[in-house]
Amino acid sequence: MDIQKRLLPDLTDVLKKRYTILHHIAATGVVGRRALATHLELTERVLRAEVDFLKEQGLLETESSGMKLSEAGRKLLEDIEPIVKELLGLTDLEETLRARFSLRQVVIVPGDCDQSELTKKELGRAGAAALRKYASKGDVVAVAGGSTLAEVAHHLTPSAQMKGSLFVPARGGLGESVELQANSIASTMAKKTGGEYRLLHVPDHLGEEAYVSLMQDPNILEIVEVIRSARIVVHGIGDAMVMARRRKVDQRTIAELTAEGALAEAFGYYFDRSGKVVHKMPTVGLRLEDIQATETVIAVAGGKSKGEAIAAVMKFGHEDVLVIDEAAAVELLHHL
Amino acid sequence: MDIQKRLLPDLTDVLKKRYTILHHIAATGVVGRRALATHLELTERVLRAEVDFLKEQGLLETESSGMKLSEAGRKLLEDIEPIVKELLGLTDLEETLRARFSLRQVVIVPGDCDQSELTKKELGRAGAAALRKYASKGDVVAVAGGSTLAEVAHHLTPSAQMKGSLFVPARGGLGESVELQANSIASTMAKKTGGEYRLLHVPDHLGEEAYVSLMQDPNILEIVEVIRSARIVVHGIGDAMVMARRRKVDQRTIAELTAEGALAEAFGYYFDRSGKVVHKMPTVGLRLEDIQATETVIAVAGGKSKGEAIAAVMKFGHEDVLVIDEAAAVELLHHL
DNA sequence: CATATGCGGGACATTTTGAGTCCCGGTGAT
DNA sequence: ATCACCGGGACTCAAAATGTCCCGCATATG
Repeated sequence: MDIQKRLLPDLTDVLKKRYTILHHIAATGVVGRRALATHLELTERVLRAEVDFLKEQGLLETESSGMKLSEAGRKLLEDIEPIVKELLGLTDLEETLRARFSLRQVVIVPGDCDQSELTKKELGRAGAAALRKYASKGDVVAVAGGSTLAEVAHHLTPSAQMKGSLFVPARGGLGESVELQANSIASTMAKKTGGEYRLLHVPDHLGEEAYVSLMQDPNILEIVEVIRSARIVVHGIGDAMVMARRRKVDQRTIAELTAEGALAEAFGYYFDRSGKVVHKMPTVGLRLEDIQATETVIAVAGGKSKGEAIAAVMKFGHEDVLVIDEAAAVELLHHL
Repeated sequence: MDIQKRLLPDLTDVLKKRYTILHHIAATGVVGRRALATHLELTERVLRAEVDFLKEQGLLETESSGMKLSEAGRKLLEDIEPIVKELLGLTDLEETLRARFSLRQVVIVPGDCDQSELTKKELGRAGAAALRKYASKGDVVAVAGGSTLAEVAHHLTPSAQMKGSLFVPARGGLGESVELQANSIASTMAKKTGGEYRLLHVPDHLGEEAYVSLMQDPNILEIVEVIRSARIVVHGIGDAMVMARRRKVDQRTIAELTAEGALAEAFGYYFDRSGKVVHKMPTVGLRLEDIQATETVIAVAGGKSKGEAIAAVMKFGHEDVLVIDEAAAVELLHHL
C-alpha cells in the first residue's frame, strides 16, 4: 500500500474524493447533484465528472429524483472502509494538524526518524519537495543548520524555478559541527539546485563590544540585510537541552535554560512549552520579527522524541509549512 | 486491491507503465532517455514526464551519461514486484489472448461465472461497457440470445452515442425461453439505451418449403437485410451439447452433432474443437459471411466450463472483442 | 587532439483534457 | 397549475499533456 503510494502519489486524493462522494450519497439516500456539490464543497462540474465515473463503474444509479447507491456501490463502500481508513490516516492527521496550527500545509512521512535512518532520508526528501513547491524564481532562502536540514539539502535537485535563488544561512555560526552548520547547508543547497549562495561568517560567543563593531562592518551588514529580507525560511526543530549540549554552551546558560523551562530550539531561539521565546543564542541573523514577516516558513523535523519540541515551536505560531514524520505527528497530537 | 481497482481503474495502466520503466532501467543499468523510449515504445516526451516524476520520487538519478536507479528505486522495484504481478495478472492475460487470436480487445473480469452470480453480473457490465465503447451513432447492432447477453442488456445505460442505434436479433427464434431470446434482448437493449429496435419473428424448425416462402415475404426480407448489414454483432458462446439440449433439438440432430465433434455454439452455428463450423440451426438471419463482414464482433462469455467452447469459437477467428471472466481466460489458455 | 555520438534538459506549438457556467426538458411535490 | 430541483447537454476558456526540435556537454572514438 505504501509502495503503491510511492508510485501513485495522488492515488490518495482521488480515492478519498470518491470515497467521500459515495459515503455522502449513502448517508443521504437519494440526493441531487447540486445539493451534493454544495455539501462536499466541490464545483458542480467536478462532482459531475466523478458521478459519471462512478455511474460507469456501476456504483451508483441516477433517477429523475436524484442519485443513489447501487447494490454494488453499497457493498464497495463497506469493503473499502478499512482501506480508506488506513490510507487516509496520515492524510487526516495532516489536515488535523494543519487546521490546529493554522498552517498552509502539513506533510507527514510514514515512520520514525528515531528508529530508522530511511525515514530520516524520506523526511529530507519531503522537505526538499516542500521547498521546491514554495520556492519561486529569485527567492532569497534562509536556511538553518542541523542534521535534518542537511538531509533536506542532500535531496534537492536542480530545478528551473530555483536556479535564480539565493541561499543564505539564517544565522551565524552556532557551534555545530561544520557539515551541519547553516553556512554549509546553504552552500550545499545552492550547489544542488544550481542557485547562488552567500555566507555569514560570524564566530560564536560574541561579546557585546565585538558584536557592535561587527555590525558596523559594511560587508556583514549587507549580508545580514539580505538574510532579513528572506522570502522563505527553512529550519529544523530540536530539543532544547540536546541542542544546548551539542553546542557546548556553558553550564550557567544551561542552568538558565532549565530555569526558564526551555523545551525546544529553532533557528537559534529557545522556546518553552507554551511556545514563548525564553532565550536566544548570541549571534546575528534572522530576528523574530523577520520570521514573522517571512512569507513562507518551513519547519522540518522528525522522531517521536521531538514531538514535544515541535509542539512548542508550533505554538509559537509563525510557521507556514510543517514537514514531520508519523511518530512526531502522533506525539505532537498528544501534546495539544 | 480489487476494490481499489474498482475506484481507480487506470491505476493499473499507470502502475504498469512506471513499473516497466523502472524495470527496464534496472535491467540496463544506465540508459539514455531516447534509447529507453525506443525500447518501451513510448514517445520521448511521455517517457520524460514519467522519468521526471520518478526522479521527483527519488527512485532514479540522472547523470550526464544517462539514468540509473537510486538505492530507493532498486528497493521499491523489489517490493512492488508481487503487487504488480497480482495486479497485472489479468492485464497480461488480456494482452496474451488478444495477441494470440489477433483481437482488437480482450476484457477479463475477475472471478468465475460458474461459481458466482456476481461475476456474471460483472461480466454483463463489462460486456455493456465494451458495446458502449465500440458503438457509434446510428449503428445497427445485431444481438444473439442467451443468459449472458441478457445480463449485458441489463447493464446498458442510456448514452448519447447509442441513442440512434438500431438493435436487431442476429437470428430468428432458436427455441430458447422467451426472455433469453435474441428478440427480447434486442428490445431490452433498445429500451435501456434509448435506441430503436426491430424484431424478426421466425418460428423454429422450418421446413425447406416454408423457409423459401418466408424469405419471399417483403417484410421479412427487409428486416433480414438490415440484420445482415449490422456493423456490430454481440453474442455469447455456449457449450454445444448444453445448447442443443436447451433448445430441445431432436435425438437425431444431437447424434449428428456428437458425430461431427460439435463443441461450441455461437449465433446459431456449431463449432468443433478446431473452430470449424460443423452444423447450423435452421433459421434465418446472420450468415457466416455476414459475420466476416461485420466491423465489430463482440463475444461475451464466462465460466470455467465454457473455456473450451470459447477456445473453439476463437479459433473460428472472426471475433474482434472478447469479454470473458478470469476462470474462462485461464481455461482458454489451457486449450491453446 | 578533433570529431561524432548520445546524454539530459530547455523551449514551444499544438492537441487534448479538465473545469466553470448556463440552460433545458422532465418530474414530483405543493 | 406552479415551482423547485433533478440529470444531462452544450459551450467556452484555461490548464495540462504531448510531439518535436534544439542546445550544451560529456564521453568515446578515430
